[in-house]
Amino acid sequence: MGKKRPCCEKNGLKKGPWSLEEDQVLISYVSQHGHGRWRSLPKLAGLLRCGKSCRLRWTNYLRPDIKRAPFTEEEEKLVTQLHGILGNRWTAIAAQLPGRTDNEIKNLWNTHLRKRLLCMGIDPLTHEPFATSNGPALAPAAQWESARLEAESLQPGASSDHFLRLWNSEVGEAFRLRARGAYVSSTSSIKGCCDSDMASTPAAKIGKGETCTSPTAASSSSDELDDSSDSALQLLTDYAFDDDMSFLADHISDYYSFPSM
DNA sequence: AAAACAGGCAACCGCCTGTTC
DNA sequence: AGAACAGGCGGTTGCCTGTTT
Repeated sequence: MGKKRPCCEKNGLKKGPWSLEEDQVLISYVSQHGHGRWRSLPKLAGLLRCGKSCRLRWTNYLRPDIKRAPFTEEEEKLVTQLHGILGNRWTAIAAQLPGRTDNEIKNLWNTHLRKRLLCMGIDPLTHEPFATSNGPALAPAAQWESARLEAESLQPGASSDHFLRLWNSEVGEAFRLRARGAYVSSTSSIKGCCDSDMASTPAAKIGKGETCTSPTAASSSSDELDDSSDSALQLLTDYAFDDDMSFLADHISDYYSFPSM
């Protein structure tokens, strides 16, 4: 990799919050010319901004498909559980939440969800309870990640979207069969896990406006699971919290030995 | 009422990867 | 093949605002 020049000339470029006028200039330019060529865009559009800054402003704020509404409980739950599977891969997580940006999700995680897990006595890094007496067994999320990494090693170049392919494969089917029975108890075990502990821990004060109650309001209709992508993903992410996923590894090799997927 | 504090979030920064020439 | 370019990603910062004392 050669030495890189700065993405833009530093001198004379504005930093800090965007003004309404700048926003309008950027929106107007992008709507007329489309985005891309971010480095030259500021000059062409007449903005005294770095190209990166323009891209960020567009992708994180001005894009027309961005939801500006607060995160719903379902979205928060999904983010939490996808984080358990994907880690800090915010763009991968954001890809599962239409209208949400990686930055938005990252902020949500850092300001709300991470603290909420701490409140619940769950390590936000491993998504495993802090106090365990079960020895060094891999956390479910780690098991899934391990299986995924193994899959990648078997098929170099594989990427995180294999997660979805896995879901639609034998592996996913095996998982679904196994998870179906555990789903109800899984969600109910999350619900309320924090309620009794909260008041007695220093962490109870974490997060102004945070009620520190369970992020889940587990639906009692989960016994009627279908295989639509939404419910499937929910099932996977719910399940990843509480149960052993090592069985998946048994299926990974077979899955990737298929001639084409 | 005002100062101090804490949290939320937009934006910046540096690094990395993919593409083009 | 390798240098330069372009864009993406995740971590961090700093300002603004709401809350507490």
